[in-house]
Amino acid sequence: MDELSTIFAALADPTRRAMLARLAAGEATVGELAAPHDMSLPAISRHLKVLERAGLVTKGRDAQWRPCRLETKPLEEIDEWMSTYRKFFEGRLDALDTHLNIIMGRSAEKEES
Amino acid sequence: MDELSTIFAALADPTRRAMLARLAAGEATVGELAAPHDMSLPAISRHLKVLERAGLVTKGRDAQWRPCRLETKPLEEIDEWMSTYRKFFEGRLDALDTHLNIIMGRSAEKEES
DNA sequence: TTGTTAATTAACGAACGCGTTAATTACAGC
DNA sequence: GCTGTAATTAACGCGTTCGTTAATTAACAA
Repeated sequence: MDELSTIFAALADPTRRAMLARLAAGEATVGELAAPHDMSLPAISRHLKVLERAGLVTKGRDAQWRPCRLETKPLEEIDEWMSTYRKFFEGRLDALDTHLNIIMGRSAEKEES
Repeated sequence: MDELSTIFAALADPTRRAMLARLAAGEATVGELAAPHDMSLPAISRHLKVLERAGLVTKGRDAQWRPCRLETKPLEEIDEWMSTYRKFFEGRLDALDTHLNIIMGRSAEKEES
């Protein structure tokens, strides 16, 4: 499986996205990541492995704990991929506004109603 | 399956991303979308259905052809989701640059080498 | 050593994703 | 009507994903 697909697939799960959101607030152990979820620890461990394989998370070692950290490189790659399409929706509302203004005989500039 | 997961899952396939890239260049029929891929038409049709269910593509009707169009709303939602994390990597290089400049006793401002 | 906590691995079953080929629907043109 | 083209649906096999529970590894602590 290619890199981008692996990253997108890793993000295609609400549990895993919640774990990323938690890690965005700072490091956390596997147990801390598991706590909010009504799910067995092995299931969480597996989700973490998916995130690791996508490069979204790295694990450290502190005695029997594995402090997990958010890695942003994969997110940057997603962002880069998105940039191709961003021009399609950035300014789309402006275009609609312009169109509405044209057919209503108004200027495209802002004005009070 | 939740909306965001459906979108991410739809993007987690190189064939489907290639179809989106093709559609970014303009409308295309199912056959035109299939042409570049060494894959059966039913497989392509299924990929298209995945993209449709994610809201990334809409199909029209022109006789026996189905002109497909790129829809950007799901991409906007991805972009919105990304915005939470963008602050983690935007300016990261700047921060590294600043750090390097500090330990090397230089100003953080640009200067010729 | 013994016991406890943190986390992973093993083994299993249910569900899904992805590809194929064959059959089917829908439309155009003679 | 009949034929050809565009596209979908049906049926099947295969591999992966996702959850579970039970067993295992690793590290601390009495």
